[in-house]
Amino acid sequence: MKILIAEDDPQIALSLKKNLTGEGHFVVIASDGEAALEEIEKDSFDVLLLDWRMPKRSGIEVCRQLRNDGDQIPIILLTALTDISKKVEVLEVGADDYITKPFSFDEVCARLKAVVRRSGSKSKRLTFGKFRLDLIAHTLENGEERIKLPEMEFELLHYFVEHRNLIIGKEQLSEDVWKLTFLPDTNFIEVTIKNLRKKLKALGSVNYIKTIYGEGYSFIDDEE
Amino acid sequence: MKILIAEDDPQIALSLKKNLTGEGHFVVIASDGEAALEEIEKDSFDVLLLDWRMPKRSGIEVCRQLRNDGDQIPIILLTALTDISKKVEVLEVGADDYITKPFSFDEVCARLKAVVRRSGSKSKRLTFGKFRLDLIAHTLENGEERIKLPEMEFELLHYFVEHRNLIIGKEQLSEDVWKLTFLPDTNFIEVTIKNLRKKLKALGSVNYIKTIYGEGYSFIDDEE
DNA sequence: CCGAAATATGAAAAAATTTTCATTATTGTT
DNA sequence: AACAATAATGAAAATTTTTTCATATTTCGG
Repeated sequence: MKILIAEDDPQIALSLKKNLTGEGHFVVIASDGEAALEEIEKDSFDVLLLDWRMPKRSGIEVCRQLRNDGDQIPIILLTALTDISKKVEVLEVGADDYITKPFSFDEVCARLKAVVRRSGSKSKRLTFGKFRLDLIAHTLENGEERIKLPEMEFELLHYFVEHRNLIIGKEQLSEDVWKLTFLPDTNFIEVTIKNLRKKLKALGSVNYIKTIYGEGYSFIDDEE
Repeated sequence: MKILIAEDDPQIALSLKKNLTGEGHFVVIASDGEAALEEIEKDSFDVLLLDWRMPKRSGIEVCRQLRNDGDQIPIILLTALTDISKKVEVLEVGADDYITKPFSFDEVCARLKAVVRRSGSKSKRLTFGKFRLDLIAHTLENGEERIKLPEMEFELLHYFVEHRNLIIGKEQLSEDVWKLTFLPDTNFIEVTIKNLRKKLKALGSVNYIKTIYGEGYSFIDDEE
């Protein structure tokens, strides 16, 4: 997951970044409202953690502008309790959720996942750890670097991520990814898996594709 | 556009099909609620024209089931005036709009376009005439046949359809599609356009990609 | 430990895609 | 009509992707 933290208090921002990075996410910090808008214009993020009060442009203004621009990024507002009178107000400006300060890191994590999961069904992107698979551009990104995947490698990874944490047999891959009605008599499935593992490794992946001897493979994503 | 008409009155169904086909769309008819659900399970459509009263499963039941299943296909209910007391009821079952019988073909067309346009911003598919470009699978379909486009051809067509009815110069294509900062000294843009035109022609296309001498190209879609 | 089965790996062949190349066709101006 | 510029076309070369092939490695059960 690629997360933008818009927060003018460096202590909060850095603490969140440290913890979220430790969970395997890619984090960018913007210390005021304008910088946040610039980051969002420059690049895409999976979710925005947005402080309510900030210099230059407040969180509310940022939120309103994004929604007016038609941007559908999931937004979580970080607020002091006195900042809001009702949750209705949060929804009015177009945020998806809010968290009141002080907050626990566990609560931030839970809300992040819930908000991203809620919008995920319409997403044109799948995430695992700090990785993002763009379903339209057929690219894989680790937060800093993006590569275009050849078609079969993209299809295979897409299938794995959609079936993360399940055991997928080679017959299933043959049928669903390669659209074959029989197990191939050469080992191109293994070769493609090799090629994909190599690409993931080059982008700094931990070991996502696990072999289950005699059964198939499982794409392990502990964050889900 | 690929349209499913769920309507038990053959006269209405056939008349709509004839007119919509004449406008360049691809139309499938289901004559009862069950057949409609089966068609939607078998294939994907851009919009569903759904008769309120039908044998086996009413339009209301179909609509409710689709929404309960999480299906987001745009739905227009076809109703007698006595069938509804308020528009609120239509929205409650999850339809996007309704048309009261008897209706004019022009009204059907206008509502179809409006409903599809409203949901189009979240679409993973672009349509022109009877064609559909799947942004995730990178396939082009004419309602009956589907081909996978090689990457550069897909990117080019995607760019054209997103900029339909505008004039696109070769410098713009070089920059935006090929990500080059200079005009190429060989003519691969023209060659790719040739290859794409050939694919469109094989699928029964009228002439979408028009050359504007000395300026570039325009993807002409009269339906928009 | 051994052997068979399953899987990983690297190289090469086959196939597909992209780009280059050369020529023909079209357009617009003089 | 002639000419230059622009664009279309087909073929071939270059590049990339996919699959085949052969061998090495790993796993598991006897």
